[in-house]
Amino acid sequence: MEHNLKIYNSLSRQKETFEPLHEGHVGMYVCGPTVYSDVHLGNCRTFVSFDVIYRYLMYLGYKVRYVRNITDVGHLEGDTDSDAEDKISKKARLEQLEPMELVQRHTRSFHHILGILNTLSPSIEPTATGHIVEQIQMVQEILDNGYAYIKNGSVYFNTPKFIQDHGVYGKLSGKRVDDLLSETRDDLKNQDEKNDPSDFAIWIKADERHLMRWPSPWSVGFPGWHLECSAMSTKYLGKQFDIHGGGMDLQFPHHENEIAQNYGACGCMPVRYWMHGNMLLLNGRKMSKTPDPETGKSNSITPVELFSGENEIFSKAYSPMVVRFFMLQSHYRSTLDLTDDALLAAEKGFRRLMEANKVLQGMAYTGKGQEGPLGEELKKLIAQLFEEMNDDFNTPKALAVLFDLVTKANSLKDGRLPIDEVSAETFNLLKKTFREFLYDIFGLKDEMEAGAEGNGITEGLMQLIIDIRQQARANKDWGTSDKIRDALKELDIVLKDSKEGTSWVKG
RNA sequence: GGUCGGGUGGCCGAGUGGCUAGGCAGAGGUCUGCAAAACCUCGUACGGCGGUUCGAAUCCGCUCCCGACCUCCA
Repeated sequence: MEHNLKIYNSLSRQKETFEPLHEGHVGMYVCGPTVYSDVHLGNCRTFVSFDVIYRYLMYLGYKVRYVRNITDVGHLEGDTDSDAEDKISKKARLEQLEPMELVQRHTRSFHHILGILNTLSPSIEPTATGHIVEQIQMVQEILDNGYAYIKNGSVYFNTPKFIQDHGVYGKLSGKRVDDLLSETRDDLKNQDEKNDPSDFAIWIKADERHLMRWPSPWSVGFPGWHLECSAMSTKYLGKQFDIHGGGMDLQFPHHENEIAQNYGACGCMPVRYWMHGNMLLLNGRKMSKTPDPETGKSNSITPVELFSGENEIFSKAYSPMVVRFFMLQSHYRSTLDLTDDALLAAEKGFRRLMEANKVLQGMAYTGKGQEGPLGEELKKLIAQLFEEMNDDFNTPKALAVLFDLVTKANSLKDGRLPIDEVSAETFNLLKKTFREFLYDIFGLKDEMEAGAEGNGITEGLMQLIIDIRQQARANKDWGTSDKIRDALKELDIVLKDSKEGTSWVKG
C-alpha cells in the first residue's frame, strides 16, 4: 500500500509509521458509550474523530474491521463497598424501567445522534450483556494463569503479581507503579476484599438490589469495570490487533486494565497502536455528565440541545455538520473549547467550503490541455492534503490546504486564474479529490441541498423568481429587483449575482 | 499531594530552531446599478524572567496561570 501514514501511539508517546498486522487489513477497536443516559457532545467528538480515522483508513484502501462496543452493563458507582450499585440498575430503578428498556432507549438515541453527525456505523457493535460468556471465560483464563484471585464470590486482578512478572502495567498511562500502590487521594478508600489497593475487580458478586446479574462459577454477579472491552476485542479482532482508540479519560484505569486483562489471559500485548482523543471543553472545562459536587450541575450539553438551540449556553442553534466541521478544525489529540464565537466562525467557514465545492463540481473543463505553473501548484496542494492526513490525521492542516484550494477554485471560475495553465487531468483530479475529502474522508454533507432534496418545485420557482428579477434589472427597475432580493433574504434565501448569472443559497 | 498536558494576534485553532498555517471577525481595495458573493492587500501573535544559538513560538532552567488523570466518565 503506497502511503506513509504515521500514527501517534500513546504507548510509545511518539509518532510511528503505521504497519498493520495483516497486510491490507486493519483491526480497530474503539470504546463506545455507556448507555445509561443520552450521549453528550464530548462523547460525540471522540466518535467523530475515530469516524474520520476509519474513513481515511478505508480511503487508503484498507479493509477495516471497526468494532465499537455498547456498554450496557453499567460501571459501578463509587467504591466497591456494600452500597455499590450499577449505574444502569440505579437509573433504571429511578426511572421505573426494566434495565434493558433503558439501555435500548439510549442505544437508539445514540445511533440517531451519530447518524445525524454522519458517522459511519462500525462493522461490529457488540454489547457487554451479549458477551457475558466470553467475559466469564476470560476471567477463568486469567485465574488459570495466576493473575487473579477469588474473594467471597468476586474475582480480583492481582496487579502486583502482574507488575512483577511483566512490568508493563502503567506504561500506557505513564503512571508509576509506586504512585499507584501508595494512593494518596483521600477519597480512595481501600476496599476490604482486595489484597492490594491497585487490584481491581474482574467479576463482582451481586447483592440483592442488583438488577443485572448472571450466574458464573464464582457467584451470581456481573463482570468488572473493564472486562468487556478485553473480551470483545479479543473475540472479534484477535489476541493482537492494530488500533485501539478511546477518549483520553479512558487511558487510566480503563485501558491500562484492559492491557492487564488481555496480557493476563493471553500473555501478550494486545494492541499495536493506542490512540487517544482529547477532551471537548465547554467554557474551558471538560465536558462531563458527572455533576460538579459543589454546584450540582454537570458541565455538558447534549447534541439535541445544541442542534435545536434549546439551551442557555449558545446564542442560536448550530447544525450537525457545522459542529462536525468545527471538530475537524482542531486536531483530535488537542482539547477543543466549545464557544459561541467559535461555532459562529465555523458555521461561516463551513458554508464557504461547501459553496466552493458546489462551484468546483459545477465547472466543466475549458482549458487547452496544457499543464502550466498553476496546474503544478494545484497538484502540489492536492498531494499536500494527503501528507497532512498521513501525519497522524491532521485534519486542521488538511482543511487549511482545502481552503487554499477554495480560493483557487473560485478564481478559476471567475477567470482570475488561467484554466489554460491546468491540464484536464489535473482539473479533474482537483474536482475528485476535493469532493472525496469533503464527503468520503471528512464525512461532511451539504445540509442545504439535503433540505431541498426531492423538491423540484422549489428549484423551478426559484428559477422563475430569478428570471423575473433579471428582467427587472435589465429594465433598470431597481425597486422590483431589490424588493425580490430583500424578500428572499427574509426567507433566509441569499441571491448571488455573478457574470454567469444568479444563483441562490439557503441560509 | 502525585503524574501528565497546555498557555499563540479580537475569537477559534495549526505549527518543535530560520520559510505566509487556516477559518471567523476587523481595515482598505477590485467587481457590482447598489449590495451580497468572489478575488486582492493589511495586523509584525506566541504567559513572564533568564539561558543556549548566527537565529527560538519552537530547546534548557526558573516562575505564574489553566486543564486533565489519580480506579464513574469519550
